[in-house]
Amino acid sequence: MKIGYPCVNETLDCSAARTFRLASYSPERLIETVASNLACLRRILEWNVAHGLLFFRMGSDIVPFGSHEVNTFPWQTHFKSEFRALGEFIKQNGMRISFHPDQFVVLNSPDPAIVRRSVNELVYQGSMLDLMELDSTAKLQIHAGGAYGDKGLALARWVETFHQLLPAAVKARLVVENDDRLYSLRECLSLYDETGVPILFDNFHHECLNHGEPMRLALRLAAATWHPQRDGVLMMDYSSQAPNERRGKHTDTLVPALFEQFLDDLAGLDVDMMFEIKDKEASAVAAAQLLRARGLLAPAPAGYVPPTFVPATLDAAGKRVAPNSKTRKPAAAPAAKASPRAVASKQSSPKPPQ
DNA sequence: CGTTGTCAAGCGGCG
DNA sequence: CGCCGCTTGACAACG
Repeated sequence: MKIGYPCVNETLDCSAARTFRLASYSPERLIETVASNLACLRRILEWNVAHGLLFFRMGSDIVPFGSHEVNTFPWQTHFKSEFRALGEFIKQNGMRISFHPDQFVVLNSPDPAIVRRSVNELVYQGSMLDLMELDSTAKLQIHAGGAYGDKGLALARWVETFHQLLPAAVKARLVVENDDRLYSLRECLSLYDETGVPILFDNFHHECLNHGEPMRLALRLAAATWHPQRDGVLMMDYSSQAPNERRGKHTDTLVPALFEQFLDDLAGLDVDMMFEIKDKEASAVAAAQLLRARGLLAPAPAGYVPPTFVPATLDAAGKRVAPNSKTRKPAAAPAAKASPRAVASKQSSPKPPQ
């Protein structure tokens, strides 16, 4: 099992998602920004390896306007060696990588222009994996899309688009995730039947939308759609309901009791698990320790010291402050302003209640 | 130098 | 019918 977190590392003081306004586009600006994003990405991956987190979702904005017409700069060749070096690091350390193109990627839209832009975005994100020379176990994760008043028709359009418009390089990497409102595991399975696309399983979405399949069974149905050689082991997103919040909202931090309960349903199935939890790497690290205690995860890397860092701080109003709020000059770092209060709920109840 | 409105792109659902 | 959430962060204009 490999575990990880999506896109953003809140501990490091860099961002791999720097961007700029479309109106400010220039080749120079693009080069400068991509170079900065790739450098940060390298630091994040190194941090992850040092903490035993070998699954990572890269953000969609590594190359700003990566699939926009304005961007005619040949970034693929310009940054070829940088991408390849990242890929080398990833392979040397046995990491698993994914992308999750955002909500604008809708393969089943009735609007051909939307579908065309969606395909272009998938080509852009897939080409980064190609440039890193990663095999087809590195994935592009999307949802089935909209319903448009007729889910049956919408699913048929998805299948049609898959067969007719996706390049082979994208097809080999594409996986579809069950969502929490429209397309359940069952409907994703129908897409698998028609296209062979593996299902990226989201446990929380399945709790929100299902047809009575117990979690343990659902996991196995999804896992069976992953061809071991071509696709690798099942990728999944893990989260749980935020207490006292809108149904479907992710929790702010890992809830150990619920996670342990989930592990019972996992019952030894090998998966790579992405923690879609607001405090990012903090929960992934917490989960890693819990999993190691159960013998489900490889021992921590040599020299690894369990974290004492605070995942985030709260300002006077109780609002979270990310430590990586990017300022152009770290000049005169405001000496850790007044006892940054820890996220209290994070530290309490270290032992998993039964 | 800190604050805040706004940013390429799409959906459905809620108030 | 407008706004929000989605993985929710960063730019850039303004004071």
